[in-house]
Amino acid sequence: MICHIDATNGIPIYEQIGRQVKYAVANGLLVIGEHVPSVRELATQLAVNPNTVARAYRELQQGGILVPIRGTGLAIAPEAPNRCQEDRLQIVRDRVRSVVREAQQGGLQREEFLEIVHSAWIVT
Amino acid sequence: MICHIDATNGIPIYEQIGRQVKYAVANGLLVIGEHVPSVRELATQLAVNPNTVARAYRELQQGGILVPIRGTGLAIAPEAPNRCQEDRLQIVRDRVRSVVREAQQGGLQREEFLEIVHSAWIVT
Amino acid sequence: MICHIDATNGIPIYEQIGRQVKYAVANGLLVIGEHVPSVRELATQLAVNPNTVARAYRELQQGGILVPIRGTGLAIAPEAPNRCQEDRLQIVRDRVRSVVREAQQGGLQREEFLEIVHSAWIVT
Amino acid sequence: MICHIDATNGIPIYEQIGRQVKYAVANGLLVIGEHVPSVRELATQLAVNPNTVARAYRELQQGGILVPIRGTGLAIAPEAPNRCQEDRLQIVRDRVRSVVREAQQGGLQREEFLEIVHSAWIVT
DNA sequence: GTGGTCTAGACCACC
DNA sequence: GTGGTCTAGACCACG
Repeated sequence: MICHIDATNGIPIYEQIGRQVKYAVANGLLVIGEHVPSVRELATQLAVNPNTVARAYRELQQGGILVPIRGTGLAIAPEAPNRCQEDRLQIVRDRVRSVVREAQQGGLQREEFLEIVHSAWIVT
Repeated sequence: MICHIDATNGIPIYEQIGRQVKYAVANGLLVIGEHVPSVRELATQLAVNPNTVARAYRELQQGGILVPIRGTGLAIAPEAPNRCQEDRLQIVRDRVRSVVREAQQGGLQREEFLEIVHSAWIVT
Repeated sequence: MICHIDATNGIPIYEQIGRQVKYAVANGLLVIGEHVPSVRELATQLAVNPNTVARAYRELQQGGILVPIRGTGLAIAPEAPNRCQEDRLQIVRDRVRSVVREAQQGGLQREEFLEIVHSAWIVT
Repeated sequence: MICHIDATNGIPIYEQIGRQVKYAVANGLLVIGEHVPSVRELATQLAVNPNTVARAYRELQQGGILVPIRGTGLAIAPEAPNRCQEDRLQIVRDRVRSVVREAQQGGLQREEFLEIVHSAWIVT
């Protein structure tokens, strides 16, 4: 599993890790029952503290994305794909709703806003 | 001037105040030379710490939106409308770019994303 | 708020803290909008590490029991009493279900089990 | 002998195995002198690490439930039935005492608690 | 002052 | 080897 961490964008690292796992599941890069890298392994790979990875994994467990398999690590839960599919849409939807609200508070017209969205998609 | 503050949405209160002032200027609700409420007045009105309002105003001064008028408080600067117009576009553009990046990381297709944007605009 | 921590019963300290808060809300000792002790304050009071309290509070936030009030700490959420009422029943129900299952696996008769329950309640 | 292992319920697997053996003895499914399955056999049957079964058997020997028969494996000890009878009561009693304590901390009334117990017994 | 995040390192149970 | 828990201490943003 490949993970891109940006330590300067304000989003906590554990949250970025959690999202990357969800995205990987949603995109089929991680399948049900597959083990995620161990806490220590991913921590060294990303050059972050094991506790940071552990926190990400803990929250994924609470969210039903990962299940602990005694002694062998953490694996993708059966219900994970559905939830990840839903979660990634929810994350985007929430952020879109928030920025739309701000744009409307700012008095932008619908067309101005859509223009910004289009150019942002192309640019990135 | 009317201000909506949400103490639980993650955006710093001083930042929310600053944006609201900018939006009011951009939308013509505050015109060049008009006084903004005093720090103490706005603070009591919003039930917020005066330091918070002071910080918002300080940053607005640094941004050239407000100018101090000796003995009478702070007023909208002559160059404010242009800057506010630009600032609100910049704020929205930044946030849009960020959410677009996340959507692409999440594997969303362009059409899915635009669909979310459209429904968000309508719903709100 | 009074909290009894037992460092030897296997239940993580942060979990015990979380439950005690829920019980206090369910029993009306903490009311909606009331602030809980600050992380540092409760940590020194219980002689545990601030991070342990912080983790308990974080999970209470995720559970909708606490809400952060910017700059002033954490307060009991409006929906907390209902959830705590429900949660404490759920905690007890889960544990009861689990011990009942074990008793049945162990071949105990209904009356034997009820006898144990009665004596346990009286004794404590 | 039939054994139900749940790798996700928090109770150590070796402990679950040990209890299942005790329950089987207490319920007369295993009689004095009867051989238990070999470590390797039970391990493959339960899809569990042989070390785990070995640990369970070792603790059962220390508890006087199993005795080694030279060259042929482990068998139910003569004093096993009495001890298993007692052990299963002790296990249940301990767990009941613990859950009762929690219920009382949580402010539950005696009747509420008994109601939960009754419904749990019926449901299961 | 508040909580949030991260790092570092220790200890434990389990397999 | 695995994850879980706890401690200790630093830094940051916010008010």
